Amino acid sequence: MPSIKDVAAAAQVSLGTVSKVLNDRSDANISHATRERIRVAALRMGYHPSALARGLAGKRMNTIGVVMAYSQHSVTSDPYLGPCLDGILAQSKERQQKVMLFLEGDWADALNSVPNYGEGHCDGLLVIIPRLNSPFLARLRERHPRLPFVLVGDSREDDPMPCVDVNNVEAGRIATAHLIAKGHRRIAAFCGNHDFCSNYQRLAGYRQALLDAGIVFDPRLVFSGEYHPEWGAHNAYRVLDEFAQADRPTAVFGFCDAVAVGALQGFAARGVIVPDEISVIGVDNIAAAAELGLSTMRQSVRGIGAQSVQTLLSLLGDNLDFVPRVLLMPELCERQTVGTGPFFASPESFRKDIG
Amino acid sequence: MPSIKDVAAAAQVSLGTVSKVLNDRSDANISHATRERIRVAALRMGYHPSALARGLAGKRMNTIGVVMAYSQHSVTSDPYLGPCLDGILAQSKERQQKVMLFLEGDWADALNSVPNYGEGHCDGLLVIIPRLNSPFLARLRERHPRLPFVLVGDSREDDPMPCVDVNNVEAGRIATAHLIAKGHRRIAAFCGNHDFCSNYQRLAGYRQALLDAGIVFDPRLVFSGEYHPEWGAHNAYRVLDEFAQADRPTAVFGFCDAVAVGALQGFAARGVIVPDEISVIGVDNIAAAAELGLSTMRQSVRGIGAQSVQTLLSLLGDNLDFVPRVLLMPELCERQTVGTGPFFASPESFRKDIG
DNA sequence: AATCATTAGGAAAGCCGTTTCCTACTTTGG
DNA sequence: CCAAAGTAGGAAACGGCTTTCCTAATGATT
Repeated sequence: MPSIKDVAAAAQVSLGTVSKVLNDRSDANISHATRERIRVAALRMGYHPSALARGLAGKRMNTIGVVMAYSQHSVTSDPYLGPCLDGILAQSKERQQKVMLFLEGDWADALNSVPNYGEGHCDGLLVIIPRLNSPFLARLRERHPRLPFVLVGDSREDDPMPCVDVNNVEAGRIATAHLIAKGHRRIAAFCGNHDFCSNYQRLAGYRQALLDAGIVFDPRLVFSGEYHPEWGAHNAYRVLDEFAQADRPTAVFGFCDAVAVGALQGFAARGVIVPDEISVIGVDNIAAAAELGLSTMRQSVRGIGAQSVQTLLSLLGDNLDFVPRVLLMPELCERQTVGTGPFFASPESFRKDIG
Repeated sequence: MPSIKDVAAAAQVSLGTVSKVLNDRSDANISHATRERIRVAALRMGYHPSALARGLAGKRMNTIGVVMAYSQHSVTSDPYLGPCLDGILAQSKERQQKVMLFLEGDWADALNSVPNYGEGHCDGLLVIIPRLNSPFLARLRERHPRLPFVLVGDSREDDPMPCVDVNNVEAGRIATAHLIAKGHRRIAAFCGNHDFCSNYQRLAGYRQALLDAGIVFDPRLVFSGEYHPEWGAHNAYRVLDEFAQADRPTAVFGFCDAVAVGALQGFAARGVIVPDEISVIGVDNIAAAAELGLSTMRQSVRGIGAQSVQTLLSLLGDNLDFVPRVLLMPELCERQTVGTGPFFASPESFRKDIG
């Protein structure tokens, strides 16, 4: 492996001069002839600078770290982590950044790994959906105050930090507004995990849509749970069991597709026809949604991953004096699980309400 | 960020001493009291050594690089790359190795990136299924003769280098022997890409099985193609069109499941019933195989990924004086696409023939 | 008491770049 | 013709850690 010293010797200049030339430093006065001599020597020897030495001297490593917690023992088949990683990898390649993967068992595990993140490999970090209740981010900032990071798939509002996420409030609002426009008034909300901010934001969107339509919010229609099909089925049974026929919700808003799919299964198990007897909408547009014809909110997780690289790089490049928060807009994806409700008026009013 | 110098100052020793203590060097004579003093100081300051500086000083980075070429714009959903990466990540985590991902557009692209691999980040490389016809490996060895690497999912024999792969010869032999044992004698081989060694090895296994059974190899039964469903369908049509009924193969060995699935589709399109009129077997056991009931050879790609990490680490640790070649054994996975052929004798002979 | 072996730890070189500060030498202007 | 300014490049410090080679001081040996 030739070092800069070898190049300097070959070109008969000092090694500092080589550095200046190869880094195209315009403030250095080096004659054209010398520049060429150095370039030729470097090329001939196949010289490539050591990232380690550069990094040690305070330059960028052109490496971004990706922190994620294991999901059911496969990262690549996870409906979020997989596409997100794809987007990150593609965009990193584009921007000539190397990618270092920090795969943690869970966020408690990640907490112990925090010291590793500061070893110097990475210029910045992409943190994929950390749990709200984990002290991970606090620890990260405490131990590595100089290490920039971007939250991916998490746009918590209590404590503003750089993040890239889908606009979950809008996702909740649009999904709910869609159900309302279709003539539904009693709409159940099947919530997800408490330690993801998306859950609160989708709920806020749900309430906003009700407010916009002048529908009084009924806490009885909000069901707690987790982002898991079983909770969808469980809550579907509750909807059927706990309400009188007249009082029963005519639509369900599942806070994620997994929950919505679970709800679909729950209703099917009880012989309740979707969308004739009850409508269901989800969020995420996972593969299963397309297969089952589930109406949902489409979001490009791959796009979020790609965007997060951009955001991190801008954070590293310019010393931004603001905290970038990028919220991508989700799109309504109509399929076959939303039917008209008892208050459905006309196709015209329908469009108007979504606004 | 506290450096080793800060720890030395706090513990009132020289920085060399700190290094010796924190690295548990037994050859250094440091009193127990001093050792403790240094450890406490380091712990209290939250000291964590810079990997950059360590690496520059010639120590291991505890980082392994993974080189792979993009597949149809998604790594994580690729049936090989995804599980393989999963295995690599899990095992790396286990062995406390960081992972650096080098995602290349294709192998020509990878060729240009070769200089980057020697920047010092990685102690060694995992190269995932490089193309046989790419000069990538030659270039890699030429530019970085000191950088160890393990071939993953490729066990070329012309030029022995460390590799981890499934035993493709056995995969081909067992699949073919299974068809023979089921009473087939005329077995078509639907080959895959010429630039993967697995293709030649599976063919060798196919021929070995024929030889073992005393069946004369008929070159007309070998169909060229690529690892792609379209070639499976294409060759299925050829089988139906180019052979007289009496002469027609009664079974097809698809060199990968994609091809076998294509063959299934081709036969279905012509109204030929599988397995009644013709049998089909594949290799890989992809998800679609299970869905379609395709008999195939099961291989754990995840296991290959995990094993490759082990192999690389042993390569790094001990200075092995041999070239490790790990070939994992595939397993026959019987489903519904293989029926009995015209020469099927009895269940007893059946077991015997597989050997 | 003089010599030798241990023990405990320090000093400094080395890894490979970057960057700042200097020193000559060449122009240019007055 | 001399001073000021510009040009070309070198010297050396620095970043953080490892490692080899030394130097004292202590303890054991004859």
